[in-house]
Amino acid sequence: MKYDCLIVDDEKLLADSTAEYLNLFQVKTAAVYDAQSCRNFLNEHSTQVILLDVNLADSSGFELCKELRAQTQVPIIFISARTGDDDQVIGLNIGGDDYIQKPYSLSVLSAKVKAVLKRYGAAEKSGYHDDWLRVDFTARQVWVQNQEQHLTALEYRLLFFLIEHENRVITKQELFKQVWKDKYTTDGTLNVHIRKLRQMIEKDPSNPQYIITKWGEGYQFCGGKQ
Amino acid sequence: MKYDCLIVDDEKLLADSTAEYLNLFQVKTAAVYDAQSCRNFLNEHSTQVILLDVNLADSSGFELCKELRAQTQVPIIFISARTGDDDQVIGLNIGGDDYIQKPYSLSVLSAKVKAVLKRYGAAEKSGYHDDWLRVDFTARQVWVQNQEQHLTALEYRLLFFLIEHENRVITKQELFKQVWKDKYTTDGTLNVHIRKLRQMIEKDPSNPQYIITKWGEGYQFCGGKQ
DNA sequence: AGGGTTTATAACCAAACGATAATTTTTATT
DNA sequence: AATAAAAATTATCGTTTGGTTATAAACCCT
Repeated sequence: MKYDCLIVDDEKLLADSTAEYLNLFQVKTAAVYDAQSCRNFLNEHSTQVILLDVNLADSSGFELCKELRAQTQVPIIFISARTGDDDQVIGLNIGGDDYIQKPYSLSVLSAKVKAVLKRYGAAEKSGYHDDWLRVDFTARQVWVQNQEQHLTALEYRLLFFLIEHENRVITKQELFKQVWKDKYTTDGTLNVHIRKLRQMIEKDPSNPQYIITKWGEGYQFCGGKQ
Repeated sequence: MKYDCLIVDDEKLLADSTAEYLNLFQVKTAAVYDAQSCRNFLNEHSTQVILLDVNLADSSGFELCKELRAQTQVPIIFISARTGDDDQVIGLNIGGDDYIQKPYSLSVLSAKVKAVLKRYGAAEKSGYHDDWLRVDFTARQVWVQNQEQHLTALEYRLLFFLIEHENRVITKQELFKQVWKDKYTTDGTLNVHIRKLRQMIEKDPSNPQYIITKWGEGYQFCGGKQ
């Protein structure tokens, strides 16, 4: 499921009412109440911005932010009852995009979230299409020369993730994290599945045009050539 | 002239001292004191972020923001002595990226500016481009005369680091630290890789125009010549 | 100009990496 | 439990890499 905004705050009432408010204004929002739930949520869903409380029951918001920054560039807005300037500076330095103090005005918060969405909100990809290959994310279907291909669940996840980040080099670590949900196996495993994908979608699997190997770094989906 | 930050505020003293503070921390900043000067400034210079006071002598900051938004997407952070929530909401709605209340803490303001620079700067000018050479950081691709070049992982890291610090002399120590992650090998190694880069990107590798040797100091990437 | 030092050039090599194919283990289905 | 499908493992092989070394050229100082 794709969300616009995720709220992480252990004050349940406040988190829920804020989420409700944002939802009223067409910002699709979910709320979770601790760091672990946040991790779980992000393993299953995606979001375009995160509102992160600095004081969480099971972790510090700052710690969680650092952790998230290792995997994703999603904009993070801190929320905090602490009013010190130092906290704000720390938050911004470790990768936060903004810092809102409690108690906050819902209209201001909503305006900030919308401003972030407007500027950084990624245009959502719904697939890929060219003369040879067609990929539909929502229907979970892949065609090569108008012939539908059968992919396994894992192959779908792998291919979709690569296409979602078209033209960006994806490291193996990233793939293990996102596609294998951190259940690290071995590089060979990844190899095998890359190969299967290539055999399915490439014109010449030994000279791949779509799934490019970046030696010593990872793989990259290259579309839009011809 | 390229600036990182422009301050528009009719409180000259505050504007100047803020600019001075930011300059101290490697954020190249200029200050102007009214809307007309701002327009003139932007006709001659470029900047990556604008700090805009809401109350200007010859215009409203909001009006100026609308006007600027018609021409540019440059991030705008409002500064204001008005504390009302409504003002903040208006500011964010008409295209502002953030809203700081006076009196502000210099450290917080500086952190916010840097956060914007980091995010926006990374998204916008991630690479290098001129008639001969084109480098794309995210796609990890390098073109010379529109022909894509194959670089190894190490060569990428080396070239990217040099370009990232365009026009600055980079010592070998720095390169060993950043590119080789402190795994010092030998100067010869560095030599060899500089040479490989030159052979790939220079018009005449024996008379380098991009990667310049600074005898006894290090190397320097020189762009922006045409 | 000459000696010492720093950098450029070129060829070479061991280790690391990825592609491939065959095999085993796990998971899902009947 | 039996079967089929999916995913992981393993082993082999060829390629790419990144460093090493040797030699030549360029630079700096007295």
